[in-house]
Amino acid sequence: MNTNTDLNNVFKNYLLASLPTETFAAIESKLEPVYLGLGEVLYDSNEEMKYLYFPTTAIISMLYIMENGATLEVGMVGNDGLVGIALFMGGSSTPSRSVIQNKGIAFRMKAKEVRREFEKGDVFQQLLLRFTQALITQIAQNAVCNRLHSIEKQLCRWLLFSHDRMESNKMIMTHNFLSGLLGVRREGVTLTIQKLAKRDLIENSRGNITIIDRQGLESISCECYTIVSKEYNRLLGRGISRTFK
Amino acid sequence: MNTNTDLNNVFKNYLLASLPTETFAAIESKLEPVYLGLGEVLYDSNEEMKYLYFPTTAIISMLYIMENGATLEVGMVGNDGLVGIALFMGGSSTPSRSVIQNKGIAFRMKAKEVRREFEKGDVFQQLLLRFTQALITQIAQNAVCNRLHSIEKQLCRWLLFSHDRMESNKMIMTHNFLSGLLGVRREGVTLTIQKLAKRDLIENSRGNITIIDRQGLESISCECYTIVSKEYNRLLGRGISRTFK
DNA sequence: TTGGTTGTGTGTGGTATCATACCTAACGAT
DNA sequence: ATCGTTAGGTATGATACCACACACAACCAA
Repeated sequence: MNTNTDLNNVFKNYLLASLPTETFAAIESKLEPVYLGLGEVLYDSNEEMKYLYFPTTAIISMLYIMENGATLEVGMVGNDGLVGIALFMGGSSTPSRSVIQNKGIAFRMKAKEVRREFEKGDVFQQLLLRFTQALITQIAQNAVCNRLHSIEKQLCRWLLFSHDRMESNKMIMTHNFLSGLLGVRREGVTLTIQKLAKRDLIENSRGNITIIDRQGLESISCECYTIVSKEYNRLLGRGISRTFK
Repeated sequence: MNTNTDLNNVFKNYLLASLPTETFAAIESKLEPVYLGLGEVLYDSNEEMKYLYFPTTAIISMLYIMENGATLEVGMVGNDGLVGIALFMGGSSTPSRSVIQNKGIAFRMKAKEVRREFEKGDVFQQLLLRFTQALITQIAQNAVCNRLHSIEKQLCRWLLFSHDRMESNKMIMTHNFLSGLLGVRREGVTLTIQKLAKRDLIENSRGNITIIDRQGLESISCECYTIVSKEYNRLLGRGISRTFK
């Protein structure tokens, strides 16, 4: 794996970065970098998970898919965490589908190795559980946001949360893809994006969204972004959010 | 504690019931029955949890409360599980408030004892984590339901999920309380309940709702109820749902 | 260059849910 | 028995979002 670390630094993943030296040393040789392309399905609904993924530059969306084909993102994971909690929580699968929302690198670890390390019950376990707790907060707050807040507010929240997990200010993202994450119609996304662009908070060109004025987005976004970010900071100690460090 | 078991059987809680004899023996003396009254706050947002609760006849709602006072239930726990996952997941608190939605008994266990037993890393730990995984599914599916489904469908889902955790068909529940759980206006609840009552699926009198035709509710409810119930069965092995055994 | 595909802009009309307001019914306490 | 409080019924108008429909624009491949 050392031959690959130049490709991408494993410590760009905040969970891995916060492991004590000895703990990290124990798992280092088990981490394998993989490139994840936009739209790729990491694992599908109820599919057995074979790997745990620690994203660095990649961002993954956890989607629920309804019988009629409607979809909704329930959680987002990037360099702040890991994908595949069912591997150590039990059950080995979930009803959600994990899709690459932002192409990039992740480091993966085989299911068996994850379980072996987890069962030692040490720092590794504690960190994984703390992250899971943070993820639960994110999912719950998304539930709230879905019920109580306008598309505009939700879009701002989503942009901020993504931005925190990206290296640049520009993301490859179509209105259509985004509509599947927010669980609204494509037209609704188009109109809302136009509104934000008109206020010079973002720039929008075919297939791209660029964050221009982060503070402006924060001022429109609902409290949901703040609540989740603060809880991530509290539980994981290290600031991912560009707002709360 | 043996003097209290006649009051209420500890094995009415499915999690406790599914512990192997030896594991249960190790924690039995640490379980203390408590009566939980309607509307009581088990713990508030960001409050440190001192006990883990295993409900038997009580049902607890996990609520998120917004700055403007709006509330929304993100998860419900009764005899199927436990309340206070942050105790063993890490962080000792969550942004949610836990409120008694259905008065009754729960068995509680001190935080320190929970952690001690959890850290043994045995069946107790595995069961708690599996339950947490099931709870995550519930929260995520609620998020989906909030976005994609009508109040009517959601109310049916809620009634079915509650019913699975109750002993009788009658619940003490006002439209107002319910509106705070579903995150909609009281008037919306009133109208929807009237619709269901007109079709003889439920009976409604001041402060009470009685389930009359469960199958009828299932036929109206969205797929969300089914998905969550099946996942509970898969992860926790024992059927709580009155539909899927 | 052309033609197909994908992404975006826009319009018309429908509907679920909201906000506000007010009234009546049931119940509980004195 | 009465009065205050809480629960529930109903009506009016506003609005956010949806469903459908179609035009156009950017990009890609041959």
